[in-house]
Amino acid sequence: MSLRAVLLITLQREPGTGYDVLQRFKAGLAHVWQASHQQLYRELDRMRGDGLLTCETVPQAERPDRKVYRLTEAGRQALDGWLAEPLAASPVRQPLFAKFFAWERWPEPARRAELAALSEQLEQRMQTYAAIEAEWFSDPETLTPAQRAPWHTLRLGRRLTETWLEWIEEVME
Amino acid sequence: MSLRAVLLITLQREPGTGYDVLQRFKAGLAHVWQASHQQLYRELDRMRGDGLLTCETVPQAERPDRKVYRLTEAGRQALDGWLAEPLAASPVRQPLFAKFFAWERWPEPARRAELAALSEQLEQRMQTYAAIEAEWFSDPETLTPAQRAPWHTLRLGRRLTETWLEWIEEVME
DNA sequence: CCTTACATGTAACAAGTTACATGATTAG
DNA sequence: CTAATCATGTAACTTGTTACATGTAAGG
Repeated sequence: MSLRAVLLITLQREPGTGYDVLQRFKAGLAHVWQASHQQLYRELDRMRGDGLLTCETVPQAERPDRKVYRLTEAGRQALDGWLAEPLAASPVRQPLFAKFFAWERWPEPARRAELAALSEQLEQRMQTYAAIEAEWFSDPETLTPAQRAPWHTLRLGRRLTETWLEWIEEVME
Repeated sequence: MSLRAVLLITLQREPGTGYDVLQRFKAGLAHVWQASHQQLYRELDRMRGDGLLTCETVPQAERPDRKVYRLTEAGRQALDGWLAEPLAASPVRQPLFAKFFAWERWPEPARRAELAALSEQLEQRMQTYAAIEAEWFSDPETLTPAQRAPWHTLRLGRRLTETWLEWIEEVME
């Protein structure tokens, strides 16, 4: 259901195609959601079938037609329903932690390589956060409450990532 | 693959049944992995089919037979292979963050309820951590390196949860 | 009497990944 | 010449969830 809800939110803000949604995931929503194009196209089609979206085909010269999706009234209601009820706890799955439980069998160089690679990924994530912040929330003073809300999510993302990075430093000894 | 790897690790430490593994997930591995019994039974049977595990059926009086799984040489190699290569980055999926992007449509009472419920879940997780620590890592001084490794994972779990809790406090204003 | 622990499974479904496929335009 | 951007999809597979199904024994 969560993917559906995320699509409802992004399309409610502005109608668009599967491709558009993918671009938004990469731009301002990189710390919120990611999905492959196949998943999007399939889900959008299903949601249309379920009456949550309408689809308007816009023909284009020399490119595939754009299929612009837009919320229906049922879509808006589904979104409100989803917002109204609290999310289920997310399942715990930390494959990295599992490796720590196999410490004896985990060769020292592999351990270092693992943590180094992770560290790099996290640093890159920090840069993504910085880019999003610069692009969308450059002036926190002037934000309306509705704009400040998504900005909070960025701050948490940053802090969690920092916590990870500090921990890696420590574990590296 | 990760579930397989987690099973290889837990069964390598000590052979056991699907039921046993489930208990271990609940006891010392609650912050590492969780899975339903259906998933475990299915996966264990597949791993046996793939030659990673052997299965010894231990008949019991007045209870279903125990199926005790044990790593084969191929299983040990599969585990070593998994340990050797760095994990892929985990996909970003934060349905809570998505809700923040629909701030205008998200009623105030629902927002409070959501954060309160999450806060409670996190507090409960902190208690789980404390219980695991008391049970398995009560005396950090005497830990061998191999025992200290999994202890580190607990510390990170605790710190990440604390970061979440602090953030919720702040967002609540 | 009711719940928890013990111990296993089948079946259907939902969600996510990977590989393959097409085809023009623009920028380096 | 190569890669990226635009724009869509099919098919097969893996992973995870939910519902249903069975049956004893011990403890409160």
